[in-house]
Amino acid sequence: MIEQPDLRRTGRPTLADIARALGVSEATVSRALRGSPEISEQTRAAIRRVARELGYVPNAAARSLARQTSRTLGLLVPDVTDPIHALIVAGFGRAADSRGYTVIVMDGSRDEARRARSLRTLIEHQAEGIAFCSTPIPMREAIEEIRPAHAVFIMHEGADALSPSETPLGRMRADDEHGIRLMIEHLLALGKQRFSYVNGPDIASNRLRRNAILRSLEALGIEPRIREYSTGEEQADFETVARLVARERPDALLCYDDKMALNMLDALRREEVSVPDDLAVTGFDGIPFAAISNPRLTTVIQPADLLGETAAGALFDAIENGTPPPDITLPVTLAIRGSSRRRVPESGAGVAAPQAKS
Amino acid sequence: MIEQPDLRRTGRPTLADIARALGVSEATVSRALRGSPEISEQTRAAIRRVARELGYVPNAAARSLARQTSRTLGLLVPDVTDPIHALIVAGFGRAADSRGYTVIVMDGSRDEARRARSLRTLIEHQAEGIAFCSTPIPMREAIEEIRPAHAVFIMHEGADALSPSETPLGRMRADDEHGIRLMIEHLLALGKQRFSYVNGPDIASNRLRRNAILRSLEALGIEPRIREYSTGEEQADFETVARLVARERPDALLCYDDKMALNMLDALRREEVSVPDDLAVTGFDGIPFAAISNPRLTTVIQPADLLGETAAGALFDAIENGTPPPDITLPVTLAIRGSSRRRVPESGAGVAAPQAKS
DNA sequence: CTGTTAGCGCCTTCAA
DNA sequence: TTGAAGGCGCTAACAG
Repeated sequence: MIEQPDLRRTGRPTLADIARALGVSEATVSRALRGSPEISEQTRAAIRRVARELGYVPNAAARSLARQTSRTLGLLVPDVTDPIHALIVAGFGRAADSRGYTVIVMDGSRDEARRARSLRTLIEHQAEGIAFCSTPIPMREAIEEIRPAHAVFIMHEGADALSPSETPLGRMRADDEHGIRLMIEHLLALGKQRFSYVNGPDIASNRLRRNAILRSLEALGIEPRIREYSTGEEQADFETVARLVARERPDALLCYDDKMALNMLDALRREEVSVPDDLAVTGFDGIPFAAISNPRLTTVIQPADLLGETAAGALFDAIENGTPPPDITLPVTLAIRGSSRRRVPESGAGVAAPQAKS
Repeated sequence: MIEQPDLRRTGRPTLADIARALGVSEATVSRALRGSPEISEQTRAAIRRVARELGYVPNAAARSLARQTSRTLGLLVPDVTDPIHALIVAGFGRAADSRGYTVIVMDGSRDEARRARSLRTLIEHQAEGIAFCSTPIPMREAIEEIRPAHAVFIMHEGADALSPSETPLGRMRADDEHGIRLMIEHLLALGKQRFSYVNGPDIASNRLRRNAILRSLEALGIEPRIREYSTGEEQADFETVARLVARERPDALLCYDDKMALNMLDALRREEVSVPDDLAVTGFDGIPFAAISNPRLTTVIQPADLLGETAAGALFDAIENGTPPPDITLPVTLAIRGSSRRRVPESGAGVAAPQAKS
């Protein structure tokens, strides 16, 4: 009768079941299963065997309670559906996995209410570290609330709202400024003169990139004048901008990110603005699809998965060694591709399919 | 001295802190905070106030232990970086959020070892429901192991390995067969005759789609003969296939999914195979980028986010009402776009709107 | 090397 | 309406 675990409510065997089956104490089982050195090989083996037979799996909640530590990380992302965020999630997850941490990914953090709920959930789950990926800065109070969990920001959102001194919150970001500068230089080398920018959502990254364009032009002695366009995520918006572009004829169109640039490429096709002949179009991010579009998209590649990994790493350091999460800026790469080349040899006859080589 | 919570190790106030501050019992606080009706308005208000002041947040681990229920769902995906999986994650997460469940997303389930670890993690966290998204079937034993958690499969992987009778595991999938059939009919209407298929990874979805092509041809009285190509995720592979295609000249190239199709489009460009004039290329999935490629990609749109939502819904039902997760097949839509048109200039096509132009 | 004893924070009878 | 007591599954001293 005392042989088989009684499978209470959850139906899962516990330490007590194993202990009972072997006539040892729970503590011994606990130690053996965790590989504590102070257990004889014999008992350890026996315990392991029974544990396997019973299909024992430790209960994370109980462990977390007893150990006062959850080995859990939280990650807030505005939208997993965005390739750049997905890459960050992947990198973050890989790093966490390799260190034995569980990560709870909370999507939809762009929405105020949902973000607040997400944050609370993470706190309830005793997340030891939280990464805010391109998420609008939680008000100062929120930052207080998450203590003693450690926090880092991935990408630029939130970076401008806190003076670095007061709260040592890490920031992992790509060197957007430098990327933009490389881009501008490239476009100038191509002889471009009339720059325009398609704004993304009104968040820090967008402001940063936009301002970087102005500053780069200025630094290079060009009068920093750019035409700006705005757009939401609607297809109609891209069409509107495309029409404006067709009329105003800038010769370089920098877009907030690759997704927008790809959409613009599509919209411009219908306005019969030929890229790159009439107009150079560039993106930002380096998402995989940008490398196979037609024409392929010139862009600034940010090491998104590395950002994720780095953020997780910074959190580990903070959790395990008390090292305050640092500010880290990762390098970017300019990928020059078909969308910003000088006129490229055409091979198709009249059909609307610009051929991009390489 | 007994006024402020003593902030033990975790630094978070507990029920006991609130109770002490007010001179009531923990039980009362617990009830009040959970809105139990048997608490006077006065005490409830006082308790709520103090809780807020102290920044109290319930401890999920403790609650889960005491309540013997975690309100947690697990989701395994092979690769969040794949747009179709990201959509599923998003839909699943949204549904869970709206019902107050926390979801733990485990990425990288294509990797055997990582998948095993992920599954274990989910069990440790007492996930009450687990969704396997396009994840190679965990051996029968694994299925036993996850009990009493409920499980569903999203997409086709795993669907063929279990006889429906023995384990009532739900399956949420799109009607791939019908999608393929619509696609074949479309291509035949275009006068295509030499069909070819680019295989995806060796998983159920791929086999299913491939076989569906054969069956559709057969059903339509065509000799079910297709040329098959294989490819990994490497760019070199796409180039190889493109070269073969350029030599063998099929007139319709169906690809396992949109990602592959988009890559093929890119590779074919360099082989100077003109799409759709020389060759129709089609995808499967209906990822957003397929709608803005050049040419735009004809594809079968599956309701990915809905699949995610539905899977979550089925799990709720199983958890809360004991309803065994059903098998659900969601309808798909054929989106006819530029990559499979007869030579026609690109017209303004809506994103997901199947064009009925002849 | 192994057992005993206390909790971790919350919930849930059962009394009062 | 509120309190007291015990327990969820595991870990962490402290004994032996």
